Amino acid sequence: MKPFRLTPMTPQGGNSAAAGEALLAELNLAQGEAARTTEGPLLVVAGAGTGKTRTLTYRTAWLVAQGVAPESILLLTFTRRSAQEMCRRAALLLDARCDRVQGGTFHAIGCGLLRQYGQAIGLEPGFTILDRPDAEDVVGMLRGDLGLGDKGRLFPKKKTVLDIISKSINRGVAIEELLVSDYPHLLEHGDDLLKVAAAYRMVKRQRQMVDYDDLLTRMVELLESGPEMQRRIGARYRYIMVDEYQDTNRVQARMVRLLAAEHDNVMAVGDDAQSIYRFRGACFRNIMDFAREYPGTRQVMLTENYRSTPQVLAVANQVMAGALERYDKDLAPTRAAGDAPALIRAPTENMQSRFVCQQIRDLHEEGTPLGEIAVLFRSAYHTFDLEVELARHGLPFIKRGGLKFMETAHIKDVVAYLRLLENPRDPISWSRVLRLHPGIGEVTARGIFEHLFGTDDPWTALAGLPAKWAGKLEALGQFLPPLARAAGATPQSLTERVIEYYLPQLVAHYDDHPKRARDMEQLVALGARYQQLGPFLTDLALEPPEATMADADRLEERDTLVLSTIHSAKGLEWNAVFVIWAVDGRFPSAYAEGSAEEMDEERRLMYVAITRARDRLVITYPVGVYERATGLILSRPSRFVEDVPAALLEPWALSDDRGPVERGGSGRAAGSSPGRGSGGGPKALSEPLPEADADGGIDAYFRQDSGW
DNA sequence: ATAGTGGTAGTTTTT
DNA sequence: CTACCACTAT
Repeated sequence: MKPFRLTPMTPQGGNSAAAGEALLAELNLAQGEAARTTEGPLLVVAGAGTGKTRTLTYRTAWLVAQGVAPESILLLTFTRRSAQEMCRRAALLLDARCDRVQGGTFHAIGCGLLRQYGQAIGLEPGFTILDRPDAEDVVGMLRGDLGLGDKGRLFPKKKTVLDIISKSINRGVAIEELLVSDYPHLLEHGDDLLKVAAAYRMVKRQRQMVDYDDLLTRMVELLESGPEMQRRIGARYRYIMVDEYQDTNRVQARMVRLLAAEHDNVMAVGDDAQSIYRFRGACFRNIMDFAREYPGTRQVMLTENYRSTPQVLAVANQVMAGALERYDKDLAPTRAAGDAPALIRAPTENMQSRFVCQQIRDLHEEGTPLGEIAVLFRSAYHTFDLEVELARHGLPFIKRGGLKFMETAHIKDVVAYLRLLENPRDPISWSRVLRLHPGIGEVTARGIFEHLFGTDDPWTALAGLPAKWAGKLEALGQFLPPLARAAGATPQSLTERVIEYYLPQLVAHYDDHPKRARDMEQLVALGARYQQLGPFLTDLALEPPEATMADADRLEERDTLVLSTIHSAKGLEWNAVFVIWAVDGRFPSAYAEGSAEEMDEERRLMYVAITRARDRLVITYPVGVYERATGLILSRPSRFVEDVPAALLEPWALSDDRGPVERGGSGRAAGSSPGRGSGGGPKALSEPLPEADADGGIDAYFRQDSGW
């Protein structure tokens, strides 16, 4: 294990602006140091719940209070929401100047700069952003072109192909190398994969398309295109702050390095224990490389946790203690003692769901707002059963992560029309739009858009297509070109007109069109927030609405339970947190089995989940779950919590209200309830599993299952 | 060449 | 469930 040494800080004199000083008095010592150290590179290692966001917010306010121009402060965050939130809070602390601080995701900032300066590297301002499914479509097309994956020829699926290309870029590893390390079974396709990757690169450049990775790599390319350009862009930002540094990849680290080349005024904030985006190329060692990358780096460590009870932290620390690779940094509690966290074994998935519902209802009746309760899980599909059960109990919830509004076919259809108005060179959107018209399939669509690309003005060409196509596309030829030429039309009216045209196609293509038709109005409402089409489309790609509008309304108008993937829960906290499906094989995912590094990442994921809880933590797992994919029956609790001592994480076994499951001994009196010491209603679903009884009672009962 | 059918396999996580 | 195949009737 590498030693991690804290550099002692020289205390600064108190001769700065009084307003700022008063602000910083509200921070603890370490936080204050972090906020006050504005010149030169600074690394803040901040454990969960230690006031990371608070520190960033105060530092922003402090900088502005010192007279720094807000526009020259750049705040790179993981989601746009968190950047906005920080600026808003800084504005509350100080004044409205803080709203002018530049904040956003790496991708959004990169996108903005590329739209402005990209022409230097051949990118027109109207370039199209490919989201993941779009990028897959492009790869799918190329695969066809290259004759790969034709009948009889095995070739990896487009999703896998894109995974490989993307990982190779984000980790900075050649495809050949990546195949050897991560996809040895695909080595035989190495040459073809290289061909696809090269073709993919080329077609994106030709057609002014940019995928998520390109927003970063082309940004780096732009910055490296010449010292002039680097200075020009770099001069915009005098102070750079990077949140969640542990989840940046090499390209992002490079981008920061280039942006800050002039001054090195970079503050990176992160927690190696919370790095959960390895699959996206993130490397938590970036944190440790920071000091090497920026000589003279000062370091501050935040370890005092203000969020969780000591009981919750004890479990979190225990989980992390099992990591193969970690840096010594236990969280120190500051809060008073609370209730014992519980580990619940449920005989079936449905009992797990019913248990969670019942607990939530109890908590709610005792006065915990539903908005202060979250259910967290490894993968989006883990909640299907729970969602049904919640509906039956009349508990309102929104689900974050998983299914996306933007990824539904009918929304993509409408957006494809809109995208063409912005970039008529986009073959993916042409293909999608053309195929919505009867009698046109993949082959014909391709013929048509290639014809269009061969002309000077695709819109004129579309209105006057050769006879073999004109019949089928008469309506489109009359509809789309005038729309493309209608300068100054609002996104809202454009969207409305596209929908009007599209509606018959929606009805023809989807049996469940009434349901889908309602989404159309949501799209119009989203568009109404914009003055121009370009920014609307950009935001749809980079910051897609995470919940449907109906859900968003619900969240605002009443108190609503949150169901969230752990990834989407990053940076958030709740009074009560349920972690469901903590069964070995699902969490950690069986996927991670082969690799120690991936297994460590799963462990960090559990750590993140646990540290979201302020007061109450309940971890549940169903047993006897048959997984068709692997042919295994899952019966053991997640290895990450299995070995946590019962004194820290109380094991409980669920039984039905038809009576207790066969068990020996009589532990605590029935009627108590997990997760809160004693007390609770008479209709408790469960009883504690006495430790001393482990071999005789319920454990023996269940051991039969685990023997499978 | 398209469009509809039926069967099947394989399911992270996100900008 | 659903995305992706292969196959068939037009």
